Amino acid sequence: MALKHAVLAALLDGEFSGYQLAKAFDIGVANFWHALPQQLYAELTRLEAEGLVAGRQVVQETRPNKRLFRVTDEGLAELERFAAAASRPSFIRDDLLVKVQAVDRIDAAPVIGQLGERARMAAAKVEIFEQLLVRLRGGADEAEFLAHGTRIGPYLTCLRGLGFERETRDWCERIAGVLRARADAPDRA
Amino acid sequence: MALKHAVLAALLDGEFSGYQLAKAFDIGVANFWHALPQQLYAELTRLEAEGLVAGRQVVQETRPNKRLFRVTDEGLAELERFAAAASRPSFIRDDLLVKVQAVDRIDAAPVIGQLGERARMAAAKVEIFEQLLVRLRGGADEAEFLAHGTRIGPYLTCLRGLGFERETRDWCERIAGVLRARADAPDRA
DNA sequence: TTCCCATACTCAAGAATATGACTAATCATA
DNA sequence: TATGATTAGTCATATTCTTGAGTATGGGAA
Repeated sequence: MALKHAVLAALLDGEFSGYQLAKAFDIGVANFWHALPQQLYAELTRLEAEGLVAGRQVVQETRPNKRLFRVTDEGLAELERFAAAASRPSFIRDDLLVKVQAVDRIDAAPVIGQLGERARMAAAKVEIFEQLLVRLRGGADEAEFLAHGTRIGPYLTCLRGLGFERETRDWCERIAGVLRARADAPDRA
Repeated sequence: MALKHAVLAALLDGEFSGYQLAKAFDIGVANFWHALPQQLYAELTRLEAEGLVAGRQVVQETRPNKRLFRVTDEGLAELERFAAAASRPSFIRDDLLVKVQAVDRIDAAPVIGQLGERARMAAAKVEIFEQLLVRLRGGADEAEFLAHGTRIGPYLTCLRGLGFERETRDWCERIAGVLRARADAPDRA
């Protein structure tokens, strides 16, 4: 039940509609969690029923009406409890790694292709995150911002996302290179 | 349906029982996927019914009997198909990141504690992976092994696991430091 | 002026994953 | 000589996540 808390955490920075949250959780700008729109709408409904978030209708003329949600005091208390409890460890679960694990026994060509593609996706995220970090610290020096900024949570998780994507990019490029070299100069075992 | 292929990939390196796989997938030594014992036993049963793995009973006197599984030719063909198809992108999903995201609005102390704990766990995994890499390349030079080794898949995924855990360790230590410093020298905003 | 895209959301069903409880034997430890 | 850990699994249930389809409106491009 951690999507619940991810939504609460995402709503700490203001009022958002399900649609807005959905975009953030889908693209992975909210790089601390991932979820589909359907999950988010359902979760928001549950959270509102529990009184952990409060929604208000915003009538729009040019667009469909929307509901904006904010965290209630009870919601914040629930987050507090969640943070104090033990975290379940996080695990890697990645199709591409499964393919690399098997790469000696299957055709390497499509795996090499997918490694390149993944590397490009990771590189794109690296750029996005780097720009986001600059925006979040508002031009200030990083050390200064981390020491005295008033809202550093999103910055810290973005740092994690940045490190993760850099690692992904570098690993994919390196492994693709290794596999290409083996394909070019085959087995003189 | 990727647990299926993770199991197939794990069985490429020999015959294993459900119990052995369960340990590997639980601890995360099989660092390319994670699954619980119940999932694995169920998956092995399904895979055997589909003819993708073959099991044989091994009678033991001092221990309960066990069933060892190996990948069939059809299983290998299935892996081949899987590798050629597109991978679904992998996403971060981590309780601890949710807590860090919220850290400005809740008590930071338990989060700092959990960051330290997670850093220690990651450091332990780094050591395990480093030793595993040495064992996998059998004393050979890494570049030489990657160029001419006969089974590099597990080595490559282990490299990814190592990079991931190093990143995790460093990030956790850095963030814990940042949060401790803010707790010691509080807000003169 | 038709078609696609963005906004904003809902419903249903299915697949995958997690939780908890159980059996049953041997082995080491206190 | 209890106690707990390790080996080797099974069963049932609950939660979570994914897939697919659908509703409705307005704006911009072809």
